[in-house]
Amino acid sequence: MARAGTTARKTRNQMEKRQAIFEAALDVFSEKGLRGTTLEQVAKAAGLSKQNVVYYFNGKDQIYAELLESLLEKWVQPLHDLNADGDPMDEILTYVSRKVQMSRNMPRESRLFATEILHGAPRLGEVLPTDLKALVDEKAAIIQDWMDAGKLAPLDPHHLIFSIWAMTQHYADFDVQVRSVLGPERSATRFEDAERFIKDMLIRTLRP
Amino acid sequence: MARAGTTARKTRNQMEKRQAIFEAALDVFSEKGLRGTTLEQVAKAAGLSKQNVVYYFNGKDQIYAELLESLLEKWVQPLHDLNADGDPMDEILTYVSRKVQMSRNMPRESRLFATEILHGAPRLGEVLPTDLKALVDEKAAIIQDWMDAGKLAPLDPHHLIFSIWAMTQHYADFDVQVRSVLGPERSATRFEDAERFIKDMLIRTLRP
DNA sequence: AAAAATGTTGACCGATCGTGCAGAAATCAT
DNA sequence: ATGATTTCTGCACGATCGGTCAACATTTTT
Repeated sequence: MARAGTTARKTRNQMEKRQAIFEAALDVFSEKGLRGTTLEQVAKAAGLSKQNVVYYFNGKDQIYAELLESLLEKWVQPLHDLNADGDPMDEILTYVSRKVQMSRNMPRESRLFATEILHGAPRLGEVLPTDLKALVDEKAAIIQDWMDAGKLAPLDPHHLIFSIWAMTQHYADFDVQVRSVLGPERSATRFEDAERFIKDMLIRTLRP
Repeated sequence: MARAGTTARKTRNQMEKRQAIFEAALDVFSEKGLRGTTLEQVAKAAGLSKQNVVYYFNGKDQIYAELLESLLEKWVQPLHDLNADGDPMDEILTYVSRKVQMSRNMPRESRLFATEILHGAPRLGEVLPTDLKALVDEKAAIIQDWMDAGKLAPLDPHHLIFSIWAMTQHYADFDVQVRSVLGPERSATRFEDAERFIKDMLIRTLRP
């Protein structure tokens, strides 16, 4: 009897299959949501049978939960890399760059988290007020220090971070709307344009 | 036999019941999403039986579709009110104010549209590239004129509008995250703080 | 008051979906 | 090769949900 459950990391085959299921699940969940997707859709996208998917995970909810957890660290990595010893404006602009890149290259992850938080984050409820809050508080303190040192214009660091999240992730989460409004031709350069715009905005705003 | 269907607007009672269902549906749909909510949840929230809800509408999808449509005009009203003859900075800051107010007072509507667009906007697919694009293009042209006249710093008007959408709606759509990160005490003033922050940012950015 | 229209409910059906389970099939260890 | 372990599938159960229909109740109209 095989238990390909939560804690057991076993053979290479298991890892590959689990990864294939993760990949398929990310595709379907980010597009249809948790309740909107069926196990068979995930299974088909992964090239497996429905029961076989259940064999590697123990159910739909577990796939979703583990998927979310496995993406969390990668998702907050850019903020984690914000370096107190770097040049303030450079650090923030680099952060914006990475966030725009993530909206461009990882829109499914962005939409997955967006949907989850939008619906009350029942599966992230513990990590938000602890881990994420701690991380944001830490980085906000760094930014506050920069402002106190006169290297940046004084603004609320928390809301600054929120605004960067909002503006950058907007281009992943609301991509349909962005493309509809911009039209086909202008949509082609939307990420470059967005990055330039957001950076311009932050430079003007944060210049002491 | 009564047909309380799409086009028929009849008695006062019908209007009231339909409105009660709309109100209940907005509650549940914005929290659980379309596929995540059952007819009985809507019915219970409206104080009616499931079959009775079907009597006034013709199904779950129709409630959702009509609800979305009925909220659309109200949702884009602030942008529609952006006045070419007003003072440029005032007009934009007023727009921000109204958008923040909507995030505070109409978070369910915000989340409803956010979820819909996030999932590809299958029920708005026609109106986005036509009506919304026309509206945004019109207002972007106005802003562009202001910039050309030297009344505002030159920036891409479309992305300026996107950034305002993103920053303001963020406080409704991701409220759970915002409150988790800010903590209980700072959460109390999150909307006032956000409005002040966004306005400061835009003043610094748009000042010629 | 009678009749007609409107409103409401109980019973139920068909479809879908998640999940469990026995056993077949394939792979691996010895 | 043979037995053990892992991988996969066929079958089917139970639950949920959207929607139907007929009957019943209420309100409105004449």
